[in-house]
Amino acid sequence: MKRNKPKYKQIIDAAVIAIAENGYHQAQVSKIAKQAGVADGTIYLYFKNKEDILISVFQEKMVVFVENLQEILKSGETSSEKLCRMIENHFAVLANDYHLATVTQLELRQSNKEIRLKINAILKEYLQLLDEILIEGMVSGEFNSAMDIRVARQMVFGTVDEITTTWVMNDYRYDLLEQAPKVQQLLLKGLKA
Amino acid sequence: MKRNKPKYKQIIDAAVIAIAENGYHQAQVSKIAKQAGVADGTIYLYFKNKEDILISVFQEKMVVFVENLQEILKSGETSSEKLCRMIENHFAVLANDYHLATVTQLELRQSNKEIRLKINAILKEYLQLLDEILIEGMVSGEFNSAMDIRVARQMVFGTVDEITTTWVMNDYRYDLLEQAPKVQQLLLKGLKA
Amino acid sequence: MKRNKPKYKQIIDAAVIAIAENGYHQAQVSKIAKQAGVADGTIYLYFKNKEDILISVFQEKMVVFVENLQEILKSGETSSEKLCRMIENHFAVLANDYHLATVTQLELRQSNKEIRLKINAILKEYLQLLDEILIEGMVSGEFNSAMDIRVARQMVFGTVDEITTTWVMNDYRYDLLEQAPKVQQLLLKGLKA
Amino acid sequence: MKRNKPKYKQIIDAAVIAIAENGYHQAQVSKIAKQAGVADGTIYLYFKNKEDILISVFQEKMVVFVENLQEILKSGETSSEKLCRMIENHFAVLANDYHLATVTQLELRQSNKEIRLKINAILKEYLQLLDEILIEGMVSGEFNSAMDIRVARQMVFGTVDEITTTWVMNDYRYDLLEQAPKVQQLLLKGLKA
DNA sequence: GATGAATGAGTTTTCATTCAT
DNA sequence: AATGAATGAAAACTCATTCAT
Repeated sequence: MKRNKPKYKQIIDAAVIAIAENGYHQAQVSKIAKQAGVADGTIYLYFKNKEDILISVFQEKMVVFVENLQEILKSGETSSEKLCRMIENHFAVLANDYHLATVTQLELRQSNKEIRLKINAILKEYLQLLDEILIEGMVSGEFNSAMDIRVARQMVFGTVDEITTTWVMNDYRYDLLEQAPKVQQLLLKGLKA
Repeated sequence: MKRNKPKYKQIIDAAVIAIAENGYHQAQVSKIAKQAGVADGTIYLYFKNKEDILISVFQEKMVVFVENLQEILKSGETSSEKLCRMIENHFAVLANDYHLATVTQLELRQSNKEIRLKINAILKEYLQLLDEILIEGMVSGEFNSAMDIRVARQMVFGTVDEITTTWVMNDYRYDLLEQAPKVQQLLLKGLKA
Repeated sequence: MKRNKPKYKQIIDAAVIAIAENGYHQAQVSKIAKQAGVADGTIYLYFKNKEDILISVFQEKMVVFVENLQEILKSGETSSEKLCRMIENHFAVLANDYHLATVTQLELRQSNKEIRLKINAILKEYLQLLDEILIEGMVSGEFNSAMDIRVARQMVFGTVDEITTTWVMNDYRYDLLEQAPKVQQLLLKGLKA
Repeated sequence: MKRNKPKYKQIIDAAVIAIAENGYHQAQVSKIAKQAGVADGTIYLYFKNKEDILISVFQEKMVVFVENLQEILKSGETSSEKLCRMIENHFAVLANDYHLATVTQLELRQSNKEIRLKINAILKEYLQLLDEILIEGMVSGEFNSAMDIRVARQMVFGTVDEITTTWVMNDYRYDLLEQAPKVQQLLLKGLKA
């Protein structure tokens, strides 16, 4: 499996840095190769094409989000607490890696519709875990059981995403994690029974 | 003023169609010109460069949103009603013009950071009107006066935007306007005092 | 005759200024028209095309050189004196009009072979008058009667032209007319019997 | 070093031919590439841009002139003999390569001021060697020690250049090298003590 | 005569991908 | 497995010229 060879991760990480530092359209394959310390041609031993690199970047980085969220789901906390921890986790992971934040919030969105659809498919797993929290809360009576799950999920994700994007657009000038309590409060109020 | 000449609007509208039908990167100036029924060079009598077309598209179309919102603000309704009508208006304008919806939610976001910053500057006017509704509601006691205005605004806009984007990504398969009541309910609950 | 209408000369002079200030390739017809205070289309009422403007510029300005030289030829001076006065005149006319000097020595030479051939044809009249001085001097015994007329003419013109071009290239930093005595001395020594 | 790779010289030579045959402005990069038998993109592995090709052409070809002149300077001949051999060499090199003669005398002069200044900088080395001959002759008493070095150099170069350009303009109809004795005689008479 | 809006042909350069070594 | 030289398609923009008013 190519995914486990050292050069695979080496190229993925190089891509994040190259894209964050040069922007999506200025992150040529040759730049990524240089950043990774391999020849241009080597890239094509591990990835089908440039698009494949980008999707793989998102996929690999998404794993962290999903794994953390799965951990949160397994905890014995209330649904509200889980949602709070999910928001904190989302902010924390991105606040901890400016390059990654720039890539996911700004640069990767410059890709074409085809890539965006693939990215959305990867995102789905994360959103399904979010759905689990919401459903659990509705069942337990913590959240409003009459609400539309999809709209609720879009509110939570849309809010968290918008806040993160604005933070990146403002050049990380303030502390993203500090926003968490205010966001949690507002969203929980909207969701609660 | 070029802005009032017929060919100006003609090119703007052609650009929306060309971008919606071909995608951002495949909407060459020559395609826009052909769609507008003018020569390639004519484009440059009305716009400085391709970037200028794109920004102008957003600017011109944004006017509708802003004007409608200003109308809503002037009405004697409660802040909650105003917010509801803002959401309806947002959905209605985009549901009414698939081309425009595709362009604003998907295609224009593929532009580079420079253009995105200019687009954000234009968006600011709209967001400031949203702020006005929120502040008014906080003053009148309708909305929670302790909440963070910025976070509240990002929740409202992020939610509305996410819902619209998902609707476009799903090829307008369902009725966007029908989502409005659920969204209004959820958001208002989060905002109310 | 268009040549005598005020706008004809107006455009010629505008062209010299536009070319001198913007360079040959940056002196678009619209810039020349603006400088002349006429509409772009008006240019084409007086000149067949852009090339025609350039050739006309050279032709009109050459008239001064030729008329002065004809005056010199008519004087009762020795051939050596005439040659000296020709050199002085050449330097004086160009030193007196920096714009014209830039245009004839640098910018007009950037035109293509076709235009350069037409310019050379215009130059011929001037070179024939130079030939007259040389022949007269050879007949009178002042100049070496065994020398090749064409080579002699090319030496005189080549030297004067090279010195003028270098002066323009050096941004007119020194006095061109001051070079005359040295040039006259050197050339006359080479030519004399 | 790219300069020593076979394709570098291949492209330089192709550029000379393409420019000579099509004219400066009609020698598109694609034509040069085709003439060189490489892909358009390959040009850019060896040259920064089109301007870089043109300057490199002049630079590479100038080397021959300079090397020959350095050889002449090292010979034990008199300064007069050296000057004669310099003139012969100048004519010989260009008479031997019609393409090169067309390019240096006509086509390359159509470039813009920026390129022309760079070309002049390259030419400087050649002119400095000419100065060496002149100074040597003045010191040895062969040449007039009172003459202005710069004017003398401009006379020699201006004459040689004018004669070569006229020859090219006349489509190489006569033998350039045959002009040498007449030119040498005339110039030496002007320079001698 | 004068205008100036409209035309549309034409070229440099970039960069993802290949493949011989 | 790894390399990196070579490929060649693709697009924004300029500007001389026209012609309806």
